[in-house]
Amino acid sequence: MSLKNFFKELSESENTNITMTDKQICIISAAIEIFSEKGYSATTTSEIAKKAGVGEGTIFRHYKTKLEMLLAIPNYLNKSPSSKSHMSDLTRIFESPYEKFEDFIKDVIQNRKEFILKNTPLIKVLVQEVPLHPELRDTMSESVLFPNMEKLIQAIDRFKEKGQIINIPSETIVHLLLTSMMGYFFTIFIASFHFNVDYDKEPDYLAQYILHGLSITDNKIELSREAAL
Amino acid sequence: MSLKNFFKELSESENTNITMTDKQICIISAAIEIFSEKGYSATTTSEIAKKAGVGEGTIFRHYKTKLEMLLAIPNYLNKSPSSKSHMSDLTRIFESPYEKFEDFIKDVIQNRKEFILKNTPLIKVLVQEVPLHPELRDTMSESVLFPNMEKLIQAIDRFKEKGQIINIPSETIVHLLLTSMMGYFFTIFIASFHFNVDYDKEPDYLAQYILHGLSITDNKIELSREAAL
DNA sequence: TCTCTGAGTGAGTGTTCACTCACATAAGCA
DNA sequence: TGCTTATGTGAGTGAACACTCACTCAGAGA
Repeated sequence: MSLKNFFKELSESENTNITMTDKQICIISAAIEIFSEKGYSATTTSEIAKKAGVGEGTIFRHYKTKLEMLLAIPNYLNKSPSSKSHMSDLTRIFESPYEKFEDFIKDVIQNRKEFILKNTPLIKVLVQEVPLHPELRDTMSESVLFPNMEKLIQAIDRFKEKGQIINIPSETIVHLLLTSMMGYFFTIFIASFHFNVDYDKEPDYLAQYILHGLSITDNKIELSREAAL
Repeated sequence: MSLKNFFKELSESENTNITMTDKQICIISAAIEIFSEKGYSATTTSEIAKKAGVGEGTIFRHYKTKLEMLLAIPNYLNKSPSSKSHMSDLTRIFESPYEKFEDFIKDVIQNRKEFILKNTPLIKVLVQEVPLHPELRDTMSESVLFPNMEKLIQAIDRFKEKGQIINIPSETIVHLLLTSMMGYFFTIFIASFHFNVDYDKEPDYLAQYILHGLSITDNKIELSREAAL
């Protein structure tokens, strides 16, 4: 079971001061699994205990309340070794002096795609619960989507200066990037919409699409009337 | 209160056979309001009754169970006059022989944007609950995002034949469009991410972005290695 | 006027919930 | 070995839940 491995890795890592007993690993991975299937609110603690193979009291020995379990998830995500390595890779991408925007955006997408695939159930819970628990919102944008936002904006500014991407506000570009990736992620992983498409190729079409979307082309497009006022 | 007006309009419309008493209107609009704030599962029927200003028993006179209230929402959305008019407008857009893809995509976005703004709380509930209640999924893609999908694909095929948009599978293009719009909608309306951007201009940037993203440009982009296999 | 019907009601009901607690066992240490 | 602390447990608990039901009442029809 990969979720258990995730927490085993997390517990055994030397860089984090998180130590967990076997039971505790069972509890949190069972919780995440059921949360992602039924939602936080509809999940009962007895159900978690049963799936984890522990007594119900054991849950409350480690987490004072059920809510505390949910709010602990971002913390685990942030401290996991795989997350940390993806994050530092991403920072390196943001800081590197890429020649072409194309290479930059492909590396960013590849990085986020790998990260999301490695932590799907965890992230699914976060995405699902973020509208109902605003406390989770900051973690979402800071650690799942674009950690190190300022560096990203600086990178985008550099590409704008080079004349490689369209001259609209950098915050807007970040929003469009985030929008595309969120939407892509939401439709496939969260809402499970089914499209008759090749899901292996799809992320590369996405890259191509974003790349086109922000590149400067010959056919200039006027903004519609209402945007002008 | 606009939600109450929505249902009053719905009830008084001649084309729908939906008749609702004042109390019933209060109940369903209170329910949708609380569902959108706290989520379906965390909302109690007594809370709905209190907000609607009715006795708790009255709720169960109109809806056998709490779940029935949730599942009734798509039905109301589909039968509302404003929804019907937006939907027939959209079908007309799909069928019209647009010269330029640019005009086409702008009209599509404008149509969906107006529809979403007119029905925000209702749609918010649907988006929020769709991962947990697969029954809602079909309604989402059929009535909220892209009703009349086949006609949309035919329209896209026409633009591809004219050489106005890139030659990737039409289903993929639909997915990218849906992805952009879903993501855009999710970040702003559902998850309430805050960006330091001009939200009036934002939809037009989105249009521009999508337009660019699908247009054929001089700088051809190679798909990355892994997509090729 | 009387009767019938359907909307409206809120105290009541059985169940389930998150959480507690007294106790059991294991682990660490002198 | 004995003492202390950490971990594990499941029966138990009060609160809260979705839902019921016996009842009221207003309005329509005769």
